[in-house]
Amino acid sequence: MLTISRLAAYAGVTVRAVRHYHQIGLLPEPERDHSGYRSYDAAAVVRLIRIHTLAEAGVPLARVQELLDAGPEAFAGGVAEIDRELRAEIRRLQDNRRRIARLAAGEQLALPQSVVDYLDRLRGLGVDERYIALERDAWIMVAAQAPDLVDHVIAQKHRDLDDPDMVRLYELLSEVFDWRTDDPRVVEIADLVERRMIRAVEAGELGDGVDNPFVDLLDATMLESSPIAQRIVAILEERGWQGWTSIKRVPADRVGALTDGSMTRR
Amino acid sequence: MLTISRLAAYAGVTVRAVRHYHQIGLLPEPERDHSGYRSYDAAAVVRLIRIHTLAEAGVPLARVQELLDAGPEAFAGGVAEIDRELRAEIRRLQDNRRRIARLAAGEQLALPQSVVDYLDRLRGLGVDERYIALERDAWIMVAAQAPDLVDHVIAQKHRDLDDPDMVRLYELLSEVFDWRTDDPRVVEIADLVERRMIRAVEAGELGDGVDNPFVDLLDATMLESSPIAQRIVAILEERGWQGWTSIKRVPADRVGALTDGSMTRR
DNA sequence: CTTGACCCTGACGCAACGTCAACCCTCCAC
DNA sequence: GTGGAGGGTTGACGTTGCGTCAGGGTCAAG
Repeated sequence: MLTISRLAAYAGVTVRAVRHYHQIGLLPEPERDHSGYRSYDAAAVVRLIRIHTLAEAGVPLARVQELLDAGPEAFAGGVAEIDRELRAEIRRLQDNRRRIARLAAGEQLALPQSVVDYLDRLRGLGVDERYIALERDAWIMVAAQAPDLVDHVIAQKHRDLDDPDMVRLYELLSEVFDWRTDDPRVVEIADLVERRMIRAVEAGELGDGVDNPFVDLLDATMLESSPIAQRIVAILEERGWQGWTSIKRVPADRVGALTDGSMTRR
Repeated sequence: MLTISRLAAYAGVTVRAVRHYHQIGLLPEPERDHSGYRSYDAAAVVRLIRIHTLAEAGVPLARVQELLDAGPEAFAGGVAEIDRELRAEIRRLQDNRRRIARLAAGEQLALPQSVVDYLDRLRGLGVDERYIALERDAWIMVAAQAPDLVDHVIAQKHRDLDDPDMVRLYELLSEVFDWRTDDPRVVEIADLVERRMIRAVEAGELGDGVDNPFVDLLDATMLESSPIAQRIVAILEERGWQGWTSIKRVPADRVGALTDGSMTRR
């Protein structure tokens, strides 16, 4: 009675979709007319409309198959499950919207608000964008790696910034990209860092070094950023401090075993 | 520094995904070590986390490419557009949920509430499920074809059911599947239909036949449902009425030209 | 020396069709 | 009768974002 295009039109789908449903056995192949054309009846229209209704709702065709060939009780169960999946998917998309919104507003990508605020505070101190980019990238990694640690560590950072020594340190770090490698101010940087660490150790905040490959990765990033960074770390190592992201004391007898100790003065 | 699996772990993606991003040029291929292994640095981690964040939000990878390689203003614009798309998608899924909910509750599939109610009224009259299935399928097609006509036509059907003649008609139709082809009650059915049509014509409700292939399709379905249906329509044709879904008067001189007129009595 | 846990490339698979290509039918106008 | 428009047919490749082998090589440890 019906050609494939009229069948498709009645059900509101494309001809290609109908043929696809034939291929996967979702809609039975109908009789052919004398010239090989498929010839459909109304039952096909009804089945196709049902298929379309479910498929449009995002139900996978394999599941459509099951549902249509099942009894009413299995059908109801299947529909309930699909509803649950839809709810979950909607929630997922809404989460994504929130995240995307933060992307647009915040520090480019993938950063919690606390970090964005912290970086803004650095900007407020006049810190150079190149240094901020370094910090940002490090925080991106930290946020991906240990998201629930971030706010805690950021809070500590904020407290650090209440110390004028640290403000001075950031001033120096901010300029560091424009220095020559042998600029004497690297020593001031090392001094500031060391003073701060000594006070931290005295205060019992011995951040005894998370000592894991992730910290090594962060350190490596920092070292690669500039030869001056390497000098700073080298000076600190000579003085018995190891690392950067998570600095820790090194037993005195091992100092020197870890660094070539050749390019620093003092 | 990093092997591919550690890189992937840091960013929360699979190794296969990383290689895929290389293939499509989304993440640059890094250096290889002496044995041909890819060797990543922290910058790769950062880029990969960014990619992952966007991709997880449902952004197509091609678009991720554009966004990451664009300036902040283009980035913001792109993000805004993605947000619009997400909103649209969420709305779509919510529509689907509503439809799915009606599927579960209502008359199996793809029917508006008015039709479901109407079919329930038929059930209340004791109409056989086989007949109801026929009606349901017809309504599925009508609802897909002319959704805004449905409620109007259903309202008319409800008014019809206030007529005891129609109630009697449905009683008969309900049993029809168990009759032998030559059951005399088919004549009673024809009488009832004819009386109703005459009154309809007198009342000026000459539903002068939507006369289109869609109506033909509905009629064909009805005719195929049972040989008795064919007899009923044949009797009506002898008396000058044509069709079923949308019955109309046929000029007297053409009666008989349309039917073989051989199997009816009276 | 073997074993297990990595790494590599290449290639097919999936879901739900879209989109040619190359060819057949039918009808209608010229 | 012939050509063109507008149907239909099968076959096969393209899309998106990877999953999942297959068939190798590499590396550290027991």
